Amino acid sequence: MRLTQYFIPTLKEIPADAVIPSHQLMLRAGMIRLLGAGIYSFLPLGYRVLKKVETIIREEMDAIGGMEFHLPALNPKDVWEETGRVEAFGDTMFHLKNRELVLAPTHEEIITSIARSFVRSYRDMPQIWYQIQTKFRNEPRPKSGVIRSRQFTMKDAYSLDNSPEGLDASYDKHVEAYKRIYSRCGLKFFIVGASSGAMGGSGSQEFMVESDAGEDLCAFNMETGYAANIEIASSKIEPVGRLDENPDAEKFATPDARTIDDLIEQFSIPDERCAKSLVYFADGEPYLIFMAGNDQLNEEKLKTALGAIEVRPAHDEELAGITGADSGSIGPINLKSKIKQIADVRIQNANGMVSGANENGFHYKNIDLDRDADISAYHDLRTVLEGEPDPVGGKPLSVKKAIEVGHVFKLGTKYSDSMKALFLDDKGEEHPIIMGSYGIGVERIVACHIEQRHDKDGIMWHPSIAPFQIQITALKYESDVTREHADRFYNELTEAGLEVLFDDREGVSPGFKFKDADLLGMPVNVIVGEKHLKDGNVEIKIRETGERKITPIDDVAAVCKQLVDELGKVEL
RNA sequence: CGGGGCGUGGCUCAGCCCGGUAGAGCGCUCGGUUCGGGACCGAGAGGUCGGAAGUUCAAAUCUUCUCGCCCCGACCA
Repeated sequence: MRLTQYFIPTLKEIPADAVIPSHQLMLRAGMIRLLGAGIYSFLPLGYRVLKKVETIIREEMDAIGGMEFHLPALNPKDVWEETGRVEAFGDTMFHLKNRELVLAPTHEEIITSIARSFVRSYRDMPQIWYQIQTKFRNEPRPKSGVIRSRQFTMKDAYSLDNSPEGLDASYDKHVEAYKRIYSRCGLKFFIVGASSGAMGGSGSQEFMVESDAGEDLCAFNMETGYAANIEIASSKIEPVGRLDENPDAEKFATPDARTIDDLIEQFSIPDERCAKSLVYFADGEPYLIFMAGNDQLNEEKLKTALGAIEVRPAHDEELAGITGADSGSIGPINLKSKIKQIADVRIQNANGMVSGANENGFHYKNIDLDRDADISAYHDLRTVLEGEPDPVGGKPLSVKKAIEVGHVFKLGTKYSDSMKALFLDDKGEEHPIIMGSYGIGVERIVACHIEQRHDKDGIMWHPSIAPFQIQITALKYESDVTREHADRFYNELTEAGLEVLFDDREGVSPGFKFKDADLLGMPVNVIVGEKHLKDGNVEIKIRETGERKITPIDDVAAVCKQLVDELGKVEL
């Protein structure tokens, strides 16, 4: 492709609205343009990359027996009512104003509606159905360029099985396919156990790319292999346990203690002997929750523990009404109204605890949670911290930020139950289809690739998804000798099956062309200039390493092909 | 949704506090020189200062409302 005939609006300066490297570089390299908050146009160069990622995904999905569909993005609302997900998605789902239609944020319902019409027998399964499609989510705050946007491309796959073992097999196939997909896209990634959230189901894992731009935290230990999203990560932290002495609970004045830290400081109480009390509403119902000391409540775990769709902390006015005190003086004893109580397992059956007296400025000490509180259940509710022993091998956990590039779920029968997608087994008995759901964020792969592969000058594409594998930079294209050779290389390389971006601009200074080439980041740059041509050579530069190979004119095609092959090798 | 910031030519920004002829650099067009790391000289084109209302003799500048974008938080398969 000749640059003079192609549309690549590069930017010399960093756009003010872009913060993270991938966003800045995608704008500067002329890959994308913003249309509205979280809405991006893909320009030719960016779309080439997107299509290459999609091709890799297709190849790997087809390789595990997947069949590609193309489902509508515009969906009748009542299909979504069947599973209760209009409510579950809430404001995240776009609703049309002039029809009872929604824009699909994912496609479980549509797949299930097809399955219930046509999949009747256990003999019809397994099936793997997938599509690569535009999804719409009304993100409250789009950010980081294409990493969190309101319209994006997702590869979503669904497995249909007639047994739990079948689901396991389908799930494992997807995990293997996903590993190949990310590896082939030149990404370094890791897999963590994850919460299944609003998707429902029994198990899920996320494919993560470590990045400061990430919105998820993951806890892991390389040695033991434990890895989990912080939303579900647990640790082998010591339980608080019971003290031998167990005197009656006793009220004492704490006029200046509003926080756990105040209590620790002013009354020399060990932090784990403080029972922090929180009031949360889960789907509208209030709960009093006890945590040890300064342990952080994990809202995702709370949702799972209570089976709730939505949880939120109580407001100050609500606190006073329920407990009789403001936050900071809340506890299990002397509550103003009856409220369900739950606690973190770390303080299960603990005594000798200090907690609020439900009267501003007072706390109780010597609280025995068994004796003095009315706790209906203990759950793992705390957020793990870096350095705590991991639950597998007891080795210290690391906590890192990461971007989610894929998510696989064992859905089970959540959707087939509610939508009555049933099949007959070999005994003639009716069962709901056992489903799995598997997503990949296509734009996120591109953004993460750039996050991982860039330097101060620009992008460093892996050949597998580079928009072009080769760039030819013709310095002073207007000179006859340069033009003659550059044209020749362009033809030779193209005929050799390589994708070539040919900078054939005239009257553009060498420095300008070099800077553009580094920004665009094709893996191999063939620099055609009189300096080396007069000796019968050209310079071939490898973008990633900066290595320059002075190459005889006649060897250019062969050397380029070899370099692209070498640079494109991946471990599978 | 809460907090903060920003909207001035295609891009990056100055001007606003203290009202009085709309600016710079880059980019773009034309002519010439230059040509291996974002060249130089000369001549040009290009802006309802996000929008609306108000105050004023006079508004980019002050007031109110509104729209948009970004950041932090809340939220997020």
